Amino acid sequence: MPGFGGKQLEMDGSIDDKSEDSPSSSGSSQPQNLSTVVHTITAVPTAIPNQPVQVQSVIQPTQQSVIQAAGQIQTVQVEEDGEGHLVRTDPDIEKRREILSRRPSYRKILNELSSAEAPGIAKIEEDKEEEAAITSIQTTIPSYVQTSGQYGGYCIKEPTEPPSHQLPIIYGPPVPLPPARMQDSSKVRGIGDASQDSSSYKKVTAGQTIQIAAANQNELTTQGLQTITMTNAGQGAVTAAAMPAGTTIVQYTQGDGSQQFVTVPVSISPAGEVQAYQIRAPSSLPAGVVMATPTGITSPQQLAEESARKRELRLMKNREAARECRRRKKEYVKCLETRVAVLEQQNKTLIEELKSLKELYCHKAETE
DNA sequence: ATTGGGGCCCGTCAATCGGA
DNA sequence: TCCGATTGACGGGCCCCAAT
Repeated sequence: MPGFGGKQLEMDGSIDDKSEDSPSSSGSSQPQNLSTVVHTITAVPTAIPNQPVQVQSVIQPTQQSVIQAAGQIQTVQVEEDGEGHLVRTDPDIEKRREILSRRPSYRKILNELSSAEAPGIAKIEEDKEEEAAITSIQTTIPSYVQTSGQYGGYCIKEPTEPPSHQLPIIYGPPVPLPPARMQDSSKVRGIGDASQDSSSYKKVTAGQTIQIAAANQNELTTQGLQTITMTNAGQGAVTAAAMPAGTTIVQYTQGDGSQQFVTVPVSISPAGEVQAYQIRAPSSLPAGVVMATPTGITSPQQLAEESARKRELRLMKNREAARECRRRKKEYVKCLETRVAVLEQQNKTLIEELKSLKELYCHKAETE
């Protein structure tokens, strides 16, 4: 894959850029032209006060070695290639190179870095939203289906506790929100009653996020519902062709992590209000709520609807994936910036140490 | 007040890779 | 081989700011 394939190798405090920037040249994680000379570099904490790091080595230590050197002796094994370059051959580095040469991923890169090298750097949280959703369910109606162009919200929490066996639905009256950027789908919350009566419809406004909270965690796990993402393409001008009018896809994550999709009949008023929708546990899907993979499709119209539905699902998932990817990329860049700052500070420290050692040496030579 | 540029974010497409 | 995940590239919209 183009892009970050070779870049992340620079993050381990490279010893020999040549060997790391061109992993393909050697064809393996180990340089081919290494001599048999093996150096052992020992990082020794010195007694100089107010020096955060003192590393007695010709090799620029990695961030991990810095941290370890502050408290203990660290041994780093290096080898010398044919041109006099020192090449570190830690098993960890070998492993990392192998991993990174297989597939670059911001998540993998950062997690590798944060676990192995920089305990201070936060890991990319995997599926944070999913974990956070254990006690809540969010449904999102994309803002592009809004026809009024206004931002609204649902911020009123109803104090009534839903019956434990029912899936609560949260709702409330729209409230004005500050102007948001174009893509922001004003996420709001509310709470309400969850009725299994199919005649009981809740009114929400398209372009909003409504959160469905469980009375307790067990309720959700027993029902197998953790997250719900609601995408409406019914009457949105952008995606009117993508799905038949009045259909909304509801994505939810089950307790075992698998994702399921259902379609829910929805109608949207010209003002952008969802006139009716139902959300139920998958085990009790009523008439009118159809699983996303229907069987027995015969007519061309059904085929078109099915393909449109699949396309909508694909786009929705890719939208989420792109969002996550950008988030990881930002974390990655932040990590790089942190690394740069650390290395700059380290470089400064080493320069200072070199200067003081030179002065000490000159002074000693003069006195002799 | 208008305008143009830069930055940021998003959605979408396409390519690639790894696992089943 | 197929499918899902990942990510670069592209285009578009919005916001901010400086210049006019």
